[in-house]
Amino acid sequence: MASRSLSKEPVPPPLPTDAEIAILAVLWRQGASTVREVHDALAKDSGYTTTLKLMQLMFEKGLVVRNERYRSHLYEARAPKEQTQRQIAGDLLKRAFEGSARSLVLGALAAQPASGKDLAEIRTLLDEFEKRGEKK
Amino acid sequence: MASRSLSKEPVPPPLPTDAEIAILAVLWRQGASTVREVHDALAKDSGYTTTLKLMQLMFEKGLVVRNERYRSHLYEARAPKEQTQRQIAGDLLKRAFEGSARSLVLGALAAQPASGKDLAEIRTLLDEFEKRGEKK
DNA sequence: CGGGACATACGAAGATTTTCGTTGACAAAC
DNA sequence: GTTTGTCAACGAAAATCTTCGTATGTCCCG
Repeated sequence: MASRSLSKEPVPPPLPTDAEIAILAVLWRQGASTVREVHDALAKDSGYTTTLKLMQLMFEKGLVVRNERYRSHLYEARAPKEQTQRQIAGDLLKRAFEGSARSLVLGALAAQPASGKDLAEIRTLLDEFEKRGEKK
Repeated sequence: MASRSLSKEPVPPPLPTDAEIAILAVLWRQGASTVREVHDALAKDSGYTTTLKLMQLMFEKGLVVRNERYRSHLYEARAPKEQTQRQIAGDLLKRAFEGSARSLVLGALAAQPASGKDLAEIRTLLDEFEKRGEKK
């Protein structure tokens, strides 16, 4: 049978593991970065080659893209931050919160109280969702 | 040196792994259950002894308690659901959302649109947090 | 040219998590 | 009392995730 090798998109990118999320977080914060820059930003006690290997694996998995034009390759998150965060949140929602966004919000706010400003922003978000939901 | 064995609380219970979360979810839903009951509720293709072993490990870790009075032991989540969910949400918040509850809420709502009723409930939550936060 | 500093690649060890096979205990049914 | 079914308890394999050691290449400087 056909090997399906030539399709446009490799595969739906898998959920990142914990170490991979830590790396993505750095890339989200700093934008395109070298392994060295990511490793330095990671306040970890593991060695440089560990970070390198992880990022190579992430590249193979399609979690990041890289520009090899320079001596030190430049890595970047492949999917926009929001999309990956949505995927992660959705996965957790399903597995640990019975699909109840309410529970997740409650848990998040209880874990880390938000500022009044944040709360206001969240209200704005709710308004938008309400509107979107009521459409039609 | 002293082994610290006799202190009141064994240890802060560790964050549950993925498979453990799945089991906790069942216990949250069904209350005290036998391994058999949990295993049946888990729509998994793994064997019974896998579930058994996991629950035994969870017992050793202090994630669940059990009543051995019956032939089939009865397992229950040790910590209240809300506490564990808060722990999980807080961990994720820190690792993947830059500590921004706003981002997590956005991700959750985007992943699984909430009903108008849910949104209203969330607003109520926000009000409570606002009050609590403004104190002093 | 010959280091030294720093980069990628990659195999494989280590750790952790998940799965399973086997054993022995117990009880109800035959 | 023997068979049958279900259970807990392990030990250890299997799978996954993380870490590291080492080889090798390149650039820059002296």
